[in-house]
Amino acid sequence: MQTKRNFSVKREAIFKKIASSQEHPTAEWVYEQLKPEIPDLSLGTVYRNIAVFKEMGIVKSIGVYNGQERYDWDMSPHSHFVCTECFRIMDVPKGRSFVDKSMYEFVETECRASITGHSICFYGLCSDCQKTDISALENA
Amino acid sequence: MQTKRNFSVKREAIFKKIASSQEHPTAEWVYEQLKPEIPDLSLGTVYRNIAVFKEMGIVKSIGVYNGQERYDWDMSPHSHFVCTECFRIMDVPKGRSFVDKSMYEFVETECRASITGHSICFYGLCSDCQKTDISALENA
DNA sequence: CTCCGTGCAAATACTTTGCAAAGCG
DNA sequence: CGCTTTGCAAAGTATTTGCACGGAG
Repeated sequence: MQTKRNFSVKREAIFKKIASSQEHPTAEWVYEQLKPEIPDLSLGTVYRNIAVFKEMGIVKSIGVYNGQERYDWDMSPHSHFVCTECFRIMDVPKGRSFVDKSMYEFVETECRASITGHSICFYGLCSDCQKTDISALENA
Repeated sequence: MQTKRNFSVKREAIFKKIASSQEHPTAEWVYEQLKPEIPDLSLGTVYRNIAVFKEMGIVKSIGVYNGQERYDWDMSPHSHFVCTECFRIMDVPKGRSFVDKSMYEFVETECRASITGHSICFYGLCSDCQKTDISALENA
């Protein structure tokens, strides 16, 4: 017998995997992580459940990088750093705000639009890929 | 007889179409715009030439929205507004900077990364889609 | 002749979807 | 039983690529 459950076993596992990672994962990463412990999981289910989470507002897309959509469970406003080499994505620590209310007003006026959100993304090389680049130079 | 040309006729047409539009176009939009005047143009050629432009640094990707990659010929730093309904993309007028050198330093320190660029994107409803939404309400 | 650019079609890569079966209360 | 969730495979969509041809120098 099992207690009342809002999520099916698989749905819960998918959400927990996303919510416990710092990966800003792709659907496929989630699938590969869970496959060993849930052998009959299918990739379509991962996609379908992520769609459910987006609908519910507990997961959001943070964009498509290197051809794959990346998701985030942290719904609070924050920026991201994306490594252009390995496509690792990290949160930029909060505590420094780049955009405030007056900037929304500026954009709303200039673009004649109603603004509901924004995203800020920094690009560059992560620490690992910087090292790789240096090694490559040294070996050249 | 034709004068010295850096670009083939088609490459030039593709670039001009991108560079003269405010669309932040997709490859397919470029293709459809040019097809009438260049009937033997193929979509693969548009993709291939856009890849060349990116390589040359005269066109850049501004991300994937609604499943299609959007390009921009304006290489100067500026932000974008994306309508979440119709996926129209507009430049946010320059003259208001959101991110400065100290912010790059902040991110570089916090993420232990070297930052080469950033993008800022505002989301919401464009003026057209706001109207549509209002009509929909009125007719409900 | 050689090289670059190209059309065309096939191949890829990611994501979505239809359907029948299984799960749960 | 009735509604939800799922596996599986097929379909869908955007993009990339292999190949042979064609034009310019």
